[in-house]
Amino acid sequence: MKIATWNVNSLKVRLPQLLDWLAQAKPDVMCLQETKLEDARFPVAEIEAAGYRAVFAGQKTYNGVAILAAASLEAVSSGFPQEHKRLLAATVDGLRVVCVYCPNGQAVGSEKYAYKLAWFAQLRDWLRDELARHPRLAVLGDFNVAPEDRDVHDPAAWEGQIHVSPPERAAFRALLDLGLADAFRLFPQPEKSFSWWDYRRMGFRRNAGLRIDEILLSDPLARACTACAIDKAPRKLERPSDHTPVVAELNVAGTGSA
DNA sequence: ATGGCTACGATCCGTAGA
Repeated sequence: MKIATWNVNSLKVRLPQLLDWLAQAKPDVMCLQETKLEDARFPVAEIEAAGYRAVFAGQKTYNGVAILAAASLEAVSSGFPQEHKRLLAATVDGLRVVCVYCPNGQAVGSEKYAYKLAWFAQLRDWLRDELARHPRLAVLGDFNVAPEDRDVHDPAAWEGQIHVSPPERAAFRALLDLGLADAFRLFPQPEKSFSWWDYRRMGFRRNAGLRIDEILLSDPLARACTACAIDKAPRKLERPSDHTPVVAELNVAGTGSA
């Protein structure tokens, strides 16, 4: 079973790239963030034509999440009460899938930073219950936290900044402490592996990036995980998202492809 | 000098992202 996540930074703009990627990668589950679409404008027909069902929670201009799956999506939940469309959960083939778009935080010490840390605390509390109900649980998405210095292209330049500050990293670790593993770090990986690169200053060409998109797996799924990788190919396309997909393979029964 | 790019919704500038 192949599961994936991608912050598409506008599904309207990235829909052709998403459809191409689905056709090539054939994931069983695909989590999307920053769709930036009201639900009435979600491209249901195009997604279904590609062989996927979808559940989505969107709003105009900002945020917005979706889960696509080849199999049926059941027990859909938007998690804890919140003002933004940042969280969606569904069960696919007995796998509990949680799609998250964690707040950016803007700048350390700002109001949005406090909001980010409070949101992570709520996410942790909600995930603790979710994990108790669903032992086979995966959390995929844009966490907006680079967990360690090796997830940062220039740790000295970023020290103490947004996405790497110690309170943010502690908030991320608190999720792992629930009994979740960062799938990417279950395997040897290339040095300087990132999932996001700034549009400015030729960030991608300089590989000036951060690894802020992650896949977290509960113990049974971590043991079943055979691979996790970042697919940089979409970042090389014309008019790319600033994020690129992250993919994990699970050796579990699934009715989908792969 | 502290931006540089992209998307969006408001109008050819401000907000937000990371």
